[in-house]
Amino acid sequence: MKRTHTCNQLTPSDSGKEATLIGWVESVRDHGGILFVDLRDREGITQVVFHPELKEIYEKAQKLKDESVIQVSGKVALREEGTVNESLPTGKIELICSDMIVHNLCDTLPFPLDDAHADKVNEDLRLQYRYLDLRRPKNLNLMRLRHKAATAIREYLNSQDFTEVETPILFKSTPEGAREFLVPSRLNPGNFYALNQSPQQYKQMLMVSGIERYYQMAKCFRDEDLRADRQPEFTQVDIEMSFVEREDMYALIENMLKKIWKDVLDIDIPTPFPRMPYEEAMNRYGVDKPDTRFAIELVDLTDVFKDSQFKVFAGVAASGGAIKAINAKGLADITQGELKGLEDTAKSLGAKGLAFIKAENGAWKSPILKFLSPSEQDALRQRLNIEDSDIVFFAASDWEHACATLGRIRLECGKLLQARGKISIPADQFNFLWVVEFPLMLFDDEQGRYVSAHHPFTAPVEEDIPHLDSDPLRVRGQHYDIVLNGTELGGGSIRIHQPELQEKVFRDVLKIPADIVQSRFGYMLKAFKYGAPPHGGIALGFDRLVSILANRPSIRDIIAFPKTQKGQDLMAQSPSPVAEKQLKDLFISVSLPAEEK
RNA sequence: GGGGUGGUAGUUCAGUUGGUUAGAACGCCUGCCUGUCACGCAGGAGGUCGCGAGUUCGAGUCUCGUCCAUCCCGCCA
Repeated sequence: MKRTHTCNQLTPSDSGKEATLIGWVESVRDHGGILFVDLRDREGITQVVFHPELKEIYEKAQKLKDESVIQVSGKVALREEGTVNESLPTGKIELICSDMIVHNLCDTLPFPLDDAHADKVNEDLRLQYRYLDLRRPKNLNLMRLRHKAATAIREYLNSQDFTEVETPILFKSTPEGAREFLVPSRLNPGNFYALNQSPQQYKQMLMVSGIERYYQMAKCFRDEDLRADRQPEFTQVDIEMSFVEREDMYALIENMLKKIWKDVLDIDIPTPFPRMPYEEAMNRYGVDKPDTRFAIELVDLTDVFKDSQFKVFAGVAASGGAIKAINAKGLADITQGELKGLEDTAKSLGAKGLAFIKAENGAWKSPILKFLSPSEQDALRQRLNIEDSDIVFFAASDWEHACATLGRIRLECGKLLQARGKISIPADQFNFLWVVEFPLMLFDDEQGRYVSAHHPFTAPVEEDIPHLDSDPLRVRGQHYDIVLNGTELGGGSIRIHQPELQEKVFRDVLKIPADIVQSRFGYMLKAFKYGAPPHGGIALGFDRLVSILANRPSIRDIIAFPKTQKGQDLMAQSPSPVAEKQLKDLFISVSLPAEEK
């Protein structure tokens, strides 16, 4: 080893000893007759002192630039009284340099690396020099936190007799899911692999193999538009177990998350987590991933307006829709601009507007007040507990849209109330929640047929199976989502393991033509005929999980080399054009729209 | 595919109703300085105002287009 100690190791008890440190120059302070260098490695910082008596070394030190890599040897010395740096763990000592090797003299940096400045630097520049941005201790620590979380997961699952198995990344195209990355096959001209969106089918085949308990830190790929919490390649904690029921999965994941939070944040999270049926989540929070950290809830008013003079609401009620409302307590001081913002949000979700009632100075103000009879007003006051300085928002539409609109308004109101200090959400509050009993099927108006709410391998709730033919929308799936503070951490289900039932779902409910079922899922159906055990599993978004643990808003922060919103790696500059010969070998020809040349 | 925000020195930003030579801080270069730790002091260099058109006597500033980044909607079985 080139070094005897790391940069946070030396203490006063080492004074008088010889030591060798190696690391990056954090700063150079040249005082003419004495020169200080703060030397940094991943563990910490130690001050190195250069005296002009050693002329050659001193002059070399004068030429050092920030972020150069140097190796220094010398005696450890106690700092004199008055020169101790209390804010530095090694601030009681310093290394008196007697020898120095400059391993790499750093060029002028493209941007400053101190946090105060670097945090504000444009992200595209930082991504172009990701290795520099990552060198900042706080970013390096994010990588180490990610590793810690991964370690906790592996340790836990290993302790529960799981086997980690790697499944292929080159899979086949499954067009019913997300958009895929295609990979041409040189050996099979005209044929393509698709990068796997998830190891779903492979892990179910592993269950048929009898591995019983499988997991994988699985790289997955989706060619969809990016977001702050979405990258084209991402990591899932992918789990599948045989001979289990839903409760077994809940317990497993609860204990795993408990260990992660303990190991990474030293926080004890209470288990078991609450469970909430999908319908209840929608009715109370207007979303299938409720943030239960603040109390505002949706209230159903459909019956109140059934015979109302207010025709908009009465009409919705008469046509089988729902009228919902929330009371944002204490938000009557909302500004015009904020109100406009909420209206725009409602409109972007398909609502025609956003009706509201403001209670201020003992009176109600509202564009719809004149339509409301005294008894209706009384009902509102009671059901919504309307008091002075409250504001109530309404949504009237079909049940799902009314819930979804107010669900979003609810979150926005939460932010506004938080900004006003009227509600507070502690940073260390973690409200885990299982959302369960999702509908198995949705009706896709565009396609005019039923589609799986999640994926077609999800098992129906036993007692609902008789409705598969008569009323598919009524069938609940054995699906579960794990939700944390309004974020979906992951989801899974008990799977279908009987070939007859799986075939029935494909054929009778999803109405997928037999030949397509055969080409896409034929091998699965066949496998299910050769001793498929009952099984189920889950996949957790690992990047999202880590970004929550690290309290970072963007998953780019906790991915070593993330891509931009256009899916580019600004450092390596990918994707990029390829040589004509490469395309020829793959039997690919590229035809771009004319204006792009 | 749609909407919002941003792009001026290496970096972060300012730049007035359109008007002389586009400024500041940090960084960089040169010199001085023996106890600093965001060292200090003096001096200096550094600009395709993202790109392209247009309006105008005159554009960093106004208009249109375009590129890049970012946030959101759609999308993400």
